[in-house]
Amino acid sequence: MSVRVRFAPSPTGFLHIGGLRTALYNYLFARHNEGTFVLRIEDTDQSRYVEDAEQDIIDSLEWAGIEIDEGPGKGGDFGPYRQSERKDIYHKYAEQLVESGHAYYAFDTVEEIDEMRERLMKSGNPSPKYDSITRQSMKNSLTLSQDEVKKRMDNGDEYVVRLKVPRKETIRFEDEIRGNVSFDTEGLDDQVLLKSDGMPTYHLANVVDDHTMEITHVIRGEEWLPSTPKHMLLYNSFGWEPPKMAHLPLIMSPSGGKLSKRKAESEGIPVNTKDYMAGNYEPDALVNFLAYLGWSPGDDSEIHDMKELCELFTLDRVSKGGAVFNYKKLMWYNENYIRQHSIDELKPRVEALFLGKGYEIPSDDFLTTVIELLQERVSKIDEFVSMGAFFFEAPKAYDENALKKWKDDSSRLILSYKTRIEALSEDDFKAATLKKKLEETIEEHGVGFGKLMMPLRIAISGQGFGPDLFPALELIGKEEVLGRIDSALERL
RNA sequence: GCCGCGUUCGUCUAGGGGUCCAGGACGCCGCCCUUUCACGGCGGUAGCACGGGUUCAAAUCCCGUACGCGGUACCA
Repeated sequence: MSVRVRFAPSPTGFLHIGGLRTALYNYLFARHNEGTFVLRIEDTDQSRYVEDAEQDIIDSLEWAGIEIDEGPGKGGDFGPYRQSERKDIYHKYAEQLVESGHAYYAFDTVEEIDEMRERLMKSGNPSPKYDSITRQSMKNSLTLSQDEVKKRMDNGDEYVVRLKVPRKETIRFEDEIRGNVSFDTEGLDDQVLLKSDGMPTYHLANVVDDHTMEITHVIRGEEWLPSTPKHMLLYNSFGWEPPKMAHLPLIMSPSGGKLSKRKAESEGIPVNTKDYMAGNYEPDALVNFLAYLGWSPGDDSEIHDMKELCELFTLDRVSKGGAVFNYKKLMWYNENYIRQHSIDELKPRVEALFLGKGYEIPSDDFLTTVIELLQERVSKIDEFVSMGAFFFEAPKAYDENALKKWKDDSSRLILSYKTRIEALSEDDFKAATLKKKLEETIEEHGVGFGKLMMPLRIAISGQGFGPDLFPALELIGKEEVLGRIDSALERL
C-alpha cells in the first residue's frame, strides 16, 4: 500500500511557521516513500474562518517548494478537500455511530452545560466533564425516552452528537516517534462529534477524512497527542484500521513555551510564513533550517536542499523534545544559501529589489559587479540594497558610529589622496591603481592603512563597513568619487 | 488540580550498556589570512536535570523526584 499523508491546517489565519514545518515533514515523508502529499482544509469552525487564509496556505507552501499532490484547486480522487464541502459525509457517519451505540444525541444548551460544570466545580471537581457519569443527568438520547427524542428532533430542536466514551478502558497506541502511549478513558469526556450548526468537530472530521482519503500516516503536532485516544475510539467504533500516528515536537520560543505570535514577535522572530516571504528570506534556507528543527539525519551534515532532505528524511530520526527557534542559526543558513547561489540566480531578484527602491541600473555589468562585491557579506538578499545603495547614489548621511573613525587628520589625508587620483586619467581609474595611490599617500604621511581607509570609506559610502573599497571606487567612477570626497570634506 | 509527553554544551543535535574523561553545528572568544569591511581557515569555551536501582560496566535500561511543555471547549 502506497504512503499517503496529509497536511490539514484550519484557515483561521496566516500559515504559522510551525505549521509550515509540519507540512514540510509530511512532504518529506511522502517524497521519501514515493507517496502522496494531500492538502486538506479543515474549515469546520465557521466563527474563526478567515477569508484569505486558504490562499495564504497554498502560496506559502509553494514558496517553500512544497508541492501539493492533491488538494483544493488541485483536485484528486478523494475530494472534495475542504471539510465544509463534506458535511453530508460526516452526517452519515455520525448517524452510523449513533445507530451502533457508540454515540448519542444530546440536547443540552450551552447554559445547561455551563451550569453543570459550575455545580461540579463547586463540589470540588477541578475539571468537570460530560462523561459516563454526568451524562446520566443530562438531556440526551440515553436519558430521554425514545418518544421524547423523536419529538425534539421532529420539532427541529438543536442537538449535538456526542461520542459515548466507555467508562474504564485503557487506550493504547504506538506513536512512530514516541513509541507506546496509553491513556485511560476516565480522563476523557464525551466529545462532541457533530455540532449544533451541523458541522463536525475536528475529531470526527479528521478521522472520517483520514479514513476515506486513505491516509496511511498522520503526522501532526504534539498538541494533538491528548486527543488521539478519542480518535482511536472512533476508528474502533467504525471498525476501521487506524493510520500510523506520529506526533511532532513543538517549536518553542527562546523564552519558553509554544512559539505564539505575540511571543515570537516580541523576540524578533517572524511567525507567519508570509513574513518570511515579505522579508526576503531564502526559502531553501528556511526549509533547511526547519527540517533540522526537530530532526537530523544522524551524521554531521548541516546543508541539504529539498531533494536531499527528501532522500534523508525518516520519522525515526525525529526527536521527541521541543525545539527552540534559533534565529541566528536561521540567518546562518540564509547567508549560506545566498553565497551558494550563482550570480545569475541572484540577479533578477536583486534587480527587482533595486528597481523597487527607485534605483536605475546603468548596465547589466554594473549590476553583476555590485552583486559580486556584496555577495559574501550580506545575510539577507535585501541587504544588497541597503549595503549597495551607495553604488547608485552619494550617501545622504554619514553613519554616526562610523564617524568616530573620522579623526582630526582625516581631511588632510583624504585631500592628499584626492590630489593623486585626480591626476589619473579615466582609463587609469582602476582598483589596483587606486590602491597603489593610497599606499603612496600613507607612506608619505607615515600613517597606517586604516587612517586613510576608514575616512575614505565613509566619504564614499557613508558607512564604516561594506565591500572591497577599490573595486567599488572603480565602479562608481572618477567624477563621482571626487565629488563625494569634496562633499565629505565640506560636511565633516 | 488532573491526564499525557518530554529533559545531552546558551541553542539545534549525534549518541541507542563498554570504542564517550561525550562528537558536530549555531553563538561567543582567540589566532591566521586581509596594510580596509567581510568571506574563509584554525583553535578554544561550554553539557549527559537530580536521587535511587539493575550490571563487571549506564548519557544509554528500570523506578522516583524536580523542572519544562502540551491537553483538559458545540477551537483546531
